[in-house]
Amino acid sequence: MKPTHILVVDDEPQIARVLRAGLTARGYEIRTASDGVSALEVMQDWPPDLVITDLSMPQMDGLELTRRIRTKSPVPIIVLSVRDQERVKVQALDAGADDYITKPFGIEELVARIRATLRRAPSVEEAVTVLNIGDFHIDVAARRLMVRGREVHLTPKEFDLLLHMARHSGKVLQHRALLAAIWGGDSTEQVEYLRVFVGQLRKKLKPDADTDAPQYIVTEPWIGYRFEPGKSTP
Amino acid sequence: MKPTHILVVDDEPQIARVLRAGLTARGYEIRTASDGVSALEVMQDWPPDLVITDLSMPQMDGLELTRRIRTKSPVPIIVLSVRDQERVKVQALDAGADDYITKPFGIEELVARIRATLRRAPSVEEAVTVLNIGDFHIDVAARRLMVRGREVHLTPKEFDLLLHMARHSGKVLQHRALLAAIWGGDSTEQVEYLRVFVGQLRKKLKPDADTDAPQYIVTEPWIGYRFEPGKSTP
DNA sequence: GCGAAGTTCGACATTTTTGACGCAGTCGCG
DNA sequence: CGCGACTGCGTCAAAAATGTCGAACTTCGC
Repeated sequence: MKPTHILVVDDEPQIARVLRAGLTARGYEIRTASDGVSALEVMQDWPPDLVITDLSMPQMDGLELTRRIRTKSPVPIIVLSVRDQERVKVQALDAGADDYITKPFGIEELVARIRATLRRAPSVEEAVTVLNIGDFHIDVAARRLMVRGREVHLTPKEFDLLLHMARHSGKVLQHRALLAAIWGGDSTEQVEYLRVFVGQLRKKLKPDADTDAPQYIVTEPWIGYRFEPGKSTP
Repeated sequence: MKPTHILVVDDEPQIARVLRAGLTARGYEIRTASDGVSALEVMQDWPPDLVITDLSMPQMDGLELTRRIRTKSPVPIIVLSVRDQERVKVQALDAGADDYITKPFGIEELVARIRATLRRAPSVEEAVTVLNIGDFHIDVAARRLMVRGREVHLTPKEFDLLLHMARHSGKVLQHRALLAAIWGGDSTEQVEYLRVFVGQLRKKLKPDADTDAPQYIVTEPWIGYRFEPGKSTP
């Protein structure tokens, strides 16, 4: 079984060394980066299963790094920091981090939290680059969409929304869940955003002849929306 | 929009009260239990989307509770404790907990961690996806119902009611219990709601030819209702 | 200035709640 | 024994509450 790949991002070489030693000893494969910018570069060639990042760094700090990663990948992120203020923790977690650990910490605790986090993670399923369901052909990497052989241009938010729904097609996705997934941790109350974007998607996805063809996006009043991609997976 | 259900398990009434207040104010629906044993009981009738438990409790402590829950459900668990020893944290996380927070903590941090945890969780809804009993085929995730091969559209409340009855089929469900489960803790007196919704369900579930076929939903006068899904589970 | 994201608004639909009514069974009383 | 009052149940329909749609308007970043 391929070892779990962990990217450690920290500007203090000593910490990085300690982590590398402790984690390598436990069977993980480690790479390190000393700031956010180089971390993103490393991720290009070496997509990790988990990212551990310090909060304060030159170039691009952990918070910004977390946000950047989240725009394109659901890889689990654990944030380390000496700062113990609640505000900072909330910021990091809402930016998309999965856990926040205050220094100093024991390596055993870190490893236990790594295990707990990976247990939840969808693991390598993110490697899926193209989704083919029903009338839809979604190229995740290129962020392009073809419906019934025709290319449809979507704005970023529209694409995220459609992708998320496609990944859970058939299921009813509750308002809160969708909002949390696309717009992030807080703002789970703006159901209006959903209405607007669902409306725009419907308009863009609809066949040219707008007969009373069934919608791809079905609304479940009071609950949320359900995505039905058409023929092949009813 | 159905709120997220959180079960708080703590033997100190004061903590439980504070959590209930803080979380309710943020739109979560809360139930509390004072020890592991009663927590498991509550989960029977009211499956939560997240469990928050204290570590030290009479009857069954948080560690044991975590293990028991994990034997039958993937629901996210957050452990609270005054104990800050690494060994304890590792134990709890490895028992299946998703996060471990040391008291004292700020409510904002707790809420941020709740959000982060829920973001990862597959949500209880999706866990048990299809229920197949008698003439009924209930897709919980998609919130769709087929009776004798025919799709029947139900409104949210109707669906919740039917689902709850189906999950306890055969048993007599008391008025209060049903009302509490579908309409929430208070309003356990509006037996009229039940009459109306049971009536609507009966109408929608009835075979086209309304012969004197036996009802799926049987009235137990003075007590409540009983669900009999048909052939396979008499 | 432009395009996209975020926000607001009014018309419209559906669901939920509430109230009224009839039916059937039970009980007490003449 | 028969009859009316009472109670719980089922049905119906109007009222109230809430959600949805679609479009237009504002804000933001480049």
